[in-house]
Amino acid sequence: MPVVTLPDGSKRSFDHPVSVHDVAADIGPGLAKAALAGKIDGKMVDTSFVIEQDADLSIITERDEEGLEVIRHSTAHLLAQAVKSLFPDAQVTIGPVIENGFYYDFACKRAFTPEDLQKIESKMAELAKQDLAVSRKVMPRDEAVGFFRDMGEAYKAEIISDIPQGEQISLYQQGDFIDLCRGPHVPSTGKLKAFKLMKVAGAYWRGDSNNEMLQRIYGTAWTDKKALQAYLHRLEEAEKRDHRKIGKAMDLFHTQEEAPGMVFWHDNGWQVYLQIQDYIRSKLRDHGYQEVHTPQVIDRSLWEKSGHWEKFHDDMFTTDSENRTYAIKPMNCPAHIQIYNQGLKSYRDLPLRLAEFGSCHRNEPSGTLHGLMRVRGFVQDDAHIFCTEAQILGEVSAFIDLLFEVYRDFGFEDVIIKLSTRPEQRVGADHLWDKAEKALEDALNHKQLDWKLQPGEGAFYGPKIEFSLKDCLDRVWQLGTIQLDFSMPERLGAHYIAEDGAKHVPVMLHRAILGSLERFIGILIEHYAGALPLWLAPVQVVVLNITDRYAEYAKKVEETLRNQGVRVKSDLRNEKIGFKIREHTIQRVPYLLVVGEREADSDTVAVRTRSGKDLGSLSLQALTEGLTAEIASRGRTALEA
RNA sequence: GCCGGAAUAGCUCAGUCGGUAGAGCAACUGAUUCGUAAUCAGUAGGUCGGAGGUUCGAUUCCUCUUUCCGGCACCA
Repeated sequence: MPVVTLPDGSKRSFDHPVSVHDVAADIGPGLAKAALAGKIDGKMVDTSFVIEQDADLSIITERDEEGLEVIRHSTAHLLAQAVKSLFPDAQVTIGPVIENGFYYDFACKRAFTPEDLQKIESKMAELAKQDLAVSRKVMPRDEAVGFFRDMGEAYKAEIISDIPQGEQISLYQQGDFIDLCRGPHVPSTGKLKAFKLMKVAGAYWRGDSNNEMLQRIYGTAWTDKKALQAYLHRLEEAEKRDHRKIGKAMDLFHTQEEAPGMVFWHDNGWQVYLQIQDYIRSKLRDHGYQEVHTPQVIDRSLWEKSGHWEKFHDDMFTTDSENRTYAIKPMNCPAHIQIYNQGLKSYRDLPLRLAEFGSCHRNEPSGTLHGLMRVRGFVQDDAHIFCTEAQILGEVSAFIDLLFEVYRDFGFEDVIIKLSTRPEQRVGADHLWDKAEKALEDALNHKQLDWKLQPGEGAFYGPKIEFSLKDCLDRVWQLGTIQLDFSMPERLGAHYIAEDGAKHVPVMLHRAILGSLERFIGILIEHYAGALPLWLAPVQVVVLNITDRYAEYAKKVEETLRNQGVRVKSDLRNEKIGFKIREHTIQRVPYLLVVGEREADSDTVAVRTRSGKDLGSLSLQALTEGLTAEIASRGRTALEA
């Protein structure tokens, strides 16, 4: 007879098998009502699950993270039920839980419209209100295949066919809707109280672009209406941080139809761009890199040798002249090997680190372009390190240190790290891949970093570590990377003379910290919602005169600051001070200096920050010292602090 | 590239069930010289993304196309 141990250590014994719901009811009627699922010995089960042996049990309610997951999962089923009832032709496929919600993929001739979503959502609300019981059934795998095939659910049948024979399949039924599912689910649809369908989108069956495209409906679900509202509000706020909007509002850059995926940088944006480049240059100097510059247009034959032509020629821009075909370079590495190959290298020359802010172009598929985040023309803070095998660990470790040093200077702490290993299509022998993957893994573990494995996601020439950040809508974008390459140096004839007097092929590390500067600036804008730290702000200070009479003094202040290297402008328009303050605050100028009679008389400025703080009057000297210190600290200290 | 949606003044957007369009802000002109997030008045501004078609007539309907937006696939 089962003894159930609850999370607080208390035990309850029963003289007969009991369901999770029974145990909850035994503890209290409130809990019985609130129970969404159970966790038995760490495994999630339905509230109807019957406990026959001694077990550890937690009752899962909406207060638990797992409870919210169950709600989202069940809401996906509710969506499927609603779609099936409104569009009987639609076939169901899969409907997993994702961050903040769920989606469900349908195969349906009719393209769902936004109005359909409304209808579906109303139907879902109706079904939830009916508080239909959700019941679990088990069926042998073979029977289940036939069951779904008879229902006309070809996709479900296909999914089940992939489950090994002889296994039991669980099905869930609510009303007349039955779906294949591992579960667990909420006990009845009445538990689903706060959801909203967000958007329809295409998605390939089984994630393969050779397959037909299904229609994916995304939704969000929460424990209550308040949480749902809070989420929707969060989304609205996030949208205000969109770098495309802010980029326009702050006059940083624009794009236009004639140059899809390429950026027209305006003065303001280009100031940011140059600041970042200068900063990286100083880091490169400190860390033993050489900076080089290589041609942008290179004959096809070099790309054939490097292996890029075969794999990527459709994605490269090419140009013909006389009898030759050239590619506009999509990357710098083959060119860097050409520099390496000039003159005989000794092991004493290694590691050799060649950096370049090389302008690269890739003909990215049209559907992928996205503001600054995914563009066709970009510049990376790119470098290639040529070294011996023995130097790999040291170089990778040093790079990771440098990368975090840089990210911290930009104020980024939440870095997502992934290790991507050999893809199916690749060059290079397996024993080299073994070595390369091991080296990267060792370096990560050596640094005691949290990382995730992405099998099969490496580059065709070697494995890589990716360093990613999220944008305002939680979409993940890769910035930094370090990739090990045992193949390209050999293909392009790089070697060095080792201690033993023989020729060896160097290992090449491809690495970038910020990745594409375009994308990095996009992330930066969203991270700071446009309010860039002082050292990066395109305009750091604006001087505002109260009336024409103080224009001279304002200009003097401007000039003094400019001579100190401050990016400063003055706004001498005949407008009220409140109007000018508003405009420059909206432009996120870090410091506004108001000058009128008081200031002109006392050789001071009245300082106001973009966050609305009044710092009072400062002498020009005190201000310059404060600004210089803030710039030097990369925004870690501020004048206002 | 694939699925769906969108494109109207410099910007943000409204509108026309087919009769060549409207607001706010910005711009320009004038007045105001005003101390910490919008001073007042006036003026001007658009082949309604591009090409073709239907029609007496198209910004509106149809076809094609370009770009953008949201996903998916891709990402050296």
